[in-house]
Amino acid sequence: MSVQPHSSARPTLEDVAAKAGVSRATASRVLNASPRVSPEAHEAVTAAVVELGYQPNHAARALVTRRTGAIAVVFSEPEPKIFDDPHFAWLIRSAARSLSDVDVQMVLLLVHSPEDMARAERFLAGGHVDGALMFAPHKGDQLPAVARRLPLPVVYAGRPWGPLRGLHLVDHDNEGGGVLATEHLISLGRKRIVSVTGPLDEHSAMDRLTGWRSAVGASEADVALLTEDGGFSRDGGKRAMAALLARVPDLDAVFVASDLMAAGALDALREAGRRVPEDVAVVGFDDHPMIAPHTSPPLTSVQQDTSNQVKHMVTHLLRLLREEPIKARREVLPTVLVRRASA
Amino acid sequence: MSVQPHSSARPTLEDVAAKAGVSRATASRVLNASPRVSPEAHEAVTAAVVELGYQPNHAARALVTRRTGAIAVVFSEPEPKIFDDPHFAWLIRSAARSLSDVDVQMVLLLVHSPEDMARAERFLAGGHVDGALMFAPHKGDQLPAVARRLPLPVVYAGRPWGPLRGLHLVDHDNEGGGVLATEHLISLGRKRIVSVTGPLDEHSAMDRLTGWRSAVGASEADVALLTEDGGFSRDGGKRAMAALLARVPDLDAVFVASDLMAAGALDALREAGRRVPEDVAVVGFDDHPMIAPHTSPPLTSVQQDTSNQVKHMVTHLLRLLREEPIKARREVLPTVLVRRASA
DNA sequence: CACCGGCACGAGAGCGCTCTCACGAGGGGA
DNA sequence: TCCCCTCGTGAGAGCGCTCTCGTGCCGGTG
Repeated sequence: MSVQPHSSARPTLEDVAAKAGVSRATASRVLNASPRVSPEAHEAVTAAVVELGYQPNHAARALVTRRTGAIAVVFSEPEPKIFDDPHFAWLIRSAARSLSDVDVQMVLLLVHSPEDMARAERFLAGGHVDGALMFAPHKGDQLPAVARRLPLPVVYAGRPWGPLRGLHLVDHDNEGGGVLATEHLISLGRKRIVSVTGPLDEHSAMDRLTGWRSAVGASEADVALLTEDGGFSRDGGKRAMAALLARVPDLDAVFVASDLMAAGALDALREAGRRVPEDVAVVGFDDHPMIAPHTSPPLTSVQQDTSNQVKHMVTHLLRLLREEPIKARREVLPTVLVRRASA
Repeated sequence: MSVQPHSSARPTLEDVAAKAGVSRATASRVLNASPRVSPEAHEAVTAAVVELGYQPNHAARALVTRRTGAIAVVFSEPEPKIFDDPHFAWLIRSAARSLSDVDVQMVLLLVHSPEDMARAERFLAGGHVDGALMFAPHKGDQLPAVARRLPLPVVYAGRPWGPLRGLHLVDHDNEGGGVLATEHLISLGRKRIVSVTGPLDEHSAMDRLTGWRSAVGASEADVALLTEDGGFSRDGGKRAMAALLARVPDLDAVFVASDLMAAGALDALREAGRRVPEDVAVVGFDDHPMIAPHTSPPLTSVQQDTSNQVKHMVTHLLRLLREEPIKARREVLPTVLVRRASA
């Protein structure tokens, strides 16, 4: 019989406005929470939106606002790291959640090689995203330099290497955490406290070591004797622990700079016949929810709330995008000691 | 008020056309590789694009073509799985790479809970993406049902549960792989071949078991005696191997349905004092590049090329999006045995 | 009573692109 | 010679949204 104009098509703002008996402009005002709308109009539009199941057309909005509604999440990290370390999966998950909470699309960029870097730069320069969250902890990483010449707001996780001038970042108090962990071991009466460190080309690993060092009052020579790099991997942690055991047979406590390495360290201690915590007290770092509670014995660990960190990064970036005043370029989140059975 | 975000005035197609001395329509034709363009016009436009550093405005294009240029990658999987199993990181990486190769944005959706599912459904229904790649292997997963009522092209990895009618999927020949592995063990002269399976609420685990079963000619009772579920986790693999060792002391070979579990099984065998491959031959599954070559001894494994699978999924989905004729709704990729030291 | 400022709202102009359509030039068949 | 295709091209109409302006109405002020 008669033609149905928009029966199958997705409703547009025009349809909503018509149904609500207002103009498109007013409907738009309601959707964008403009204050200059009468309560009646507001209610009518809201009702029409619900009734029609209206969803704003993202492309049309992006076209006029010059905002894509998407941000890039960039990991610059050698490939094995990303796959070994559950920390990364956790970061990705946190980012996915934080961003979908605020209705922003996440575009994941994994940079393993120079070609990846070039591709990422092209993408970021292409105007596909409004901003970026960057994870580039390693010394010598090109990403910060690349990002610097892009007209794109960026928030870093932790301190990248190179000049910090003008950078926005959200870090954890790694040094404070190192102190916390070590002082806890001291308060337990431990006398010979060693440390398995992360790779020292990352500030976070460096800071944790600095925390341990200041708490035990270690000299340069002590550092060489009492610490070993475990590379932030499980196997590395095991190897480093074994090395320390060989070098410092009378050790009675160890601060391990990540839970994953701590899991490896526990393996090494077990194989060496040392009881935890009776013979050797162990404190990890991260309080990773998939690791710390599940080791045997459960791991005492310095908590850094990663999902909170990512949430802060997102909030910070959104504020940057809205050109709101920024309280501080750099945020440092606190770390807390979570006690379990290992120390 | 109206401050331009990146006021360095990105060139538009109009600018390109002006510089090339043609109309916007012709410039657009060149960019979209239309055949109806003279060589001279083509060259002039191409030169202008390069000179101006022109990048098409994605939003404007999306608005008129009604294509977002983005697709969703959805993982429906309990949370620990995603973080334990390097297979997932590998899948995510493969997807990220395959999609950026074809210049499509990837939106990652992780579904762990009913709320996540609702959120994902809303997102997918919201027209933010042109299609979706789905990883939902578990029995009882709601995702396929949700996807079915969405007007969105979807390609699955492996066979989801529930009716397959109308679904597009790219699977591996898991059963064939199981046969391959087991026949290899038989050809080695092994007589007592057991299997550590994956969770049998996944078709892939089921199929691998079926392959083993048909190769050894196992009865129902044999299955109960000679196989054990390792849950696709490393610890699970270790536990399952230990259980089999206790139940079938004279076993001389094992087919383990994933490399991660196989790594655990090797631990169990080592702890039990069995030499690999002398006492017990071990074949894994996945040929995971981060695991199989690095176990001791290196793992003989059935290769399933995950990145190839994802690439096929992407190709298939793009074909769906272009409404090109599809050869087959379901693709089954071959599996190959990769020999190393463990069998 | 005239005036003015504030407020809610509508008209309409784009944002940058694709795609339809119409048009002129050139070539081949009648 | 004329007609009709074909082919390359340009003009222009939107896609669905935001946002600036202008307008009419209200209450408060001089």
